[in-house]
Amino acid sequence: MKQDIALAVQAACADVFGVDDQTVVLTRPDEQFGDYATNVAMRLAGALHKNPREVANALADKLRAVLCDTASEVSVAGPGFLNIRLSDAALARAASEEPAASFAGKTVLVEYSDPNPFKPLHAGHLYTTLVGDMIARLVERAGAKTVRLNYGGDVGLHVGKSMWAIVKHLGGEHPEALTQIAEADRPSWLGARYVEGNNAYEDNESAKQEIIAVNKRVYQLHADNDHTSPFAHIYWTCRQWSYDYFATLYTQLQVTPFDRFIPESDVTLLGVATVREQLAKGVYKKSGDAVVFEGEPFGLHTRVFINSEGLPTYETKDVGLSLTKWKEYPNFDKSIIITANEQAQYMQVVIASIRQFAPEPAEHTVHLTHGVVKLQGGVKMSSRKGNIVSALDILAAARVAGAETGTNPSEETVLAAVKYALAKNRMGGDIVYDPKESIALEGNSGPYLQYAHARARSILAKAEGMDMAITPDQAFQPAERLLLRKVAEFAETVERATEEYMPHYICTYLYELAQVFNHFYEHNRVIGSERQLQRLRLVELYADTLKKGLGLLGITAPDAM
RNA sequence: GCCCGCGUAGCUCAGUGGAUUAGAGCGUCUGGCUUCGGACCAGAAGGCCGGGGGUUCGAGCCCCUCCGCGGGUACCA
Repeated sequence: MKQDIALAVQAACADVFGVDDQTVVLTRPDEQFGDYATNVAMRLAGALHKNPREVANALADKLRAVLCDTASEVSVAGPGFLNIRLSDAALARAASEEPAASFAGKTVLVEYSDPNPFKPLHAGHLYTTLVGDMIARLVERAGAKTVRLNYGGDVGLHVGKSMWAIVKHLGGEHPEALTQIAEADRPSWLGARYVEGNNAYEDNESAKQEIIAVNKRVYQLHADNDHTSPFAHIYWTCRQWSYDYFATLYTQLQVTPFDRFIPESDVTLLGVATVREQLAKGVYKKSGDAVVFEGEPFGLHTRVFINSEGLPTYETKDVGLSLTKWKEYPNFDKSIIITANEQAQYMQVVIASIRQFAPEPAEHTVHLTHGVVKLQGGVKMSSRKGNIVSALDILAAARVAGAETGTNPSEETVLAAVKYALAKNRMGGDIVYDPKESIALEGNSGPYLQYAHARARSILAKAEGMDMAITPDQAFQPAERLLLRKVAEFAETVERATEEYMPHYICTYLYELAQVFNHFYEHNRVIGSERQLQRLRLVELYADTLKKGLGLLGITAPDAM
């Protein structure tokens, strides 16, 4: 609908003023002005050397004729805004319109979550997992063949640190000692080892040298495909513990399962080979014993791809990952990568370097970044000290807050609370997570929307068996029209969220939708009204829209709570 | 130092490619319930949109500059 009208306005500009290629932006004005508004007249006025209102009036005359089937009113207001009001029939059509399939036939890779084995899952992982799931749902709904990828560092310095501490803790390379660690304790035990290794690396020079040696052994273990030595046994066992621990979280969160886990060790060799090959071609440069990419000519900074020890850094592995994606999903249309903000400039350097020898995957890669999740009261967290907020801590905090309010929320409401709280802010900024606010049944929260949905369903249940057909000759009353108008914004909201990869637009919209409904419901009888049929149909449309929107966020919409 | 991002109500945040009168939730205050689930609704108070300059008919939004906060800045990512 919106698109059709924009095209009509564009055509009118061409017909009346001979202006082609005029980008028309339609906005949603205040209800009193109409359903859509545009400022084209004011933008055209300058170039045409005409009065904006004059331009607007000429366009309005044209549009009244062209849009006679969809618009009930085209008016000019203020300095020259064109306001368009939809006819009831057009509005009803718009309200049941599906969002456009803008990714139909396209392949979109979405990489998110990306936890590193041997390290704990912190609140940031929870955030990228949930938001990544939402973005994947958005592009999938838009018709994309979606591939959900999970990339994790099972090699690299952090593994060296952990393995160093693990071996030390086991009193040597004794894999059998691992059996003494209870299954439930494995994640925290591994987390503690990482903190030990990290502290030792920073504080103790001889430990640092040992860790560097252990790191090399881990790479060697992969090169040799060693699954039998005691060291390898410890490595593979602990790596599996990590993957089991990640799976626990994903199951709890009820996110869409990943299509593929790509451990770093799978892409390292390709990355190293590529960087060495491109070193010979001059893309990368030697700097001492290290191999770097000089970012300065691109307005970026220089980064090390292969360190002085001859080991690949994360940069090189990302090169390998990017080429692996292109090889295994050839000619993908989009590769979306979601990470924390701190990697924004890092990723620019990596992509700039890839662009020098593999322009296609580089051009089709989109890097989205998000902020840090802090708990209300915001204490600075440090993984080095081990006092991080873990992913599961956030869920636990929501449960505790729910219990404290006495509402005793179900697990699906706890999930709704956490998902919605993390999704409702524009991605990119830091999130201050307030468990109480997230679980609250009033205010802008997931549970509020679940309740709003359940409430509408209960009205419908009461009217079970009644004829739900709309009576076509009855015009909408103003209050009904307001609700219908809000429902009709669903399609364009989803389209925008998809286009910009911004799930929070959906949150804002759903909350507004629920408020508009509550307003309607407060002042208008549904069951028992003379207009019962139309109104039940409206309630159903509203409930369906709410449910669809929540579904895009990975939030369930129970019929009763 | 340089690069990137961010400063909107007491708090947490929306604010579309510039636009008609800056919005919401929480909190505070005032009203409305033997209810189609009041987990709601109606209303009030609370803003030099970090400061200053510029462009424009018009700037929270664009440009410049300063201040503050966060991140990055060669061998972690």
